[in-house]
Amino acid sequence: MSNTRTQILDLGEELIRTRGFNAFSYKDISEKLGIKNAAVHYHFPSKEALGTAIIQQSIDLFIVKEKQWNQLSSKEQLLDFINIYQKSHDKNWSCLMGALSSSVDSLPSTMQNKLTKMAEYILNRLTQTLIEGLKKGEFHFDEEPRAKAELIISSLLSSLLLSKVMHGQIFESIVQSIILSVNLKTK
Amino acid sequence: MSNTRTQILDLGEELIRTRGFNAFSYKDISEKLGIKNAAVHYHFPSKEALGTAIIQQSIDLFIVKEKQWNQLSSKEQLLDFINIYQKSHDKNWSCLMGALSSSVDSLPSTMQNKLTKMAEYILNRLTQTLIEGLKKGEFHFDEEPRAKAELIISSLLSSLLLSKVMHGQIFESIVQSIILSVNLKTK
DNA sequence: GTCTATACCTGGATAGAC
DNA sequence: GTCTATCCAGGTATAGAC
Repeated sequence: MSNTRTQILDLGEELIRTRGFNAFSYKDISEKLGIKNAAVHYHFPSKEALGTAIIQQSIDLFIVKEKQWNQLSSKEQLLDFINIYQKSHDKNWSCLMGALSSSVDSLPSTMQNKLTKMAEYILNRLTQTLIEGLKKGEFHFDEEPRAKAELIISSLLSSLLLSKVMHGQIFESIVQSIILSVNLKTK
Repeated sequence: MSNTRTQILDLGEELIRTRGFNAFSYKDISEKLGIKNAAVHYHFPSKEALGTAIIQQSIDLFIVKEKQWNQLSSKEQLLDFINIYQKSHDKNWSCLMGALSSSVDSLPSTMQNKLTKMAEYILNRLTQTLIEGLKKGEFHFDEEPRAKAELIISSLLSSLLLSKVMHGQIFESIVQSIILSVNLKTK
């Protein structure tokens, strides 16, 4: 088994989400983990392989979380989704999509493809939550559920980005707007 | 006078907004302009100087545009603001803020500072437009104008980013949501 | 699975001629 | 203002020993 592999993946994700894919090197990883450059290459022969695996790990984690949503109300699902971003905000990290999308044209094509898959998967799942919540009367809004899902994901994604640049309470403010916009009463 | 300087600035901005700051080099610029690496360095001694000047140029352009807003209704101001992003979307570019914010921690501090200034300037100006439009009865919404401005900028910014990753009509969908959300009747 | 050593390349940057 | 030439640092990646 290889704990090192997991450590590389996690550290790589952190580096992408704090500095960007093109701003970190194998050296950043090897030094922090106390190993050598070549050891990182043993686990991930190329930076492309590493980047692709990091996106895949993120997809896998979301699928695990999403499976748990079946036990939750639609309202709880949405709040749990927002909570993913809340935890990122607390660390001053962007989300993986926000970190990679701006430079997607400079990324290897395997990473581009996986990123597209991730975006569609998450968007579809959140849309489903909104549709069910509407049906069950947990949410109230007039727009198309998919359009609403796009707006929610978009605003959460960039609230993390703007938080890195601006001072103030932009994240909290955006979350409030979202909750209002689905007409969800919180306690 | 130096037309080359302007060409470098414009091309640099394009490269940042299509690939990201850490994914382009002096070579990308010199080759495209048919000059040599050293000529680029003559105009911008360091990449930091170039990046900072690009942000400044963007601020200057916004100030020019914003001055013209004094002749327009609040509704027209908002639509003109959205149109800035529409033009970016047509070229499949992100906005400068979206392009730089994700990797802000990897940028030279002069760029970081200027980026913060730009964000605050634009956000303040859009907030002002929303306040005036509310007062004059051109818009109708309940949230705080600043929170609404944050939501509009956030969703526009990331609709450009997500457009690069996803297929579909996310940009158009987001624009519709924004227009609905200020209760603005378009023709 | 990790090491040493190294190859190879690209990138930012500068000196000095024109 | 642009060129040639060059320096140096850093980055990805590989070969082969342990």
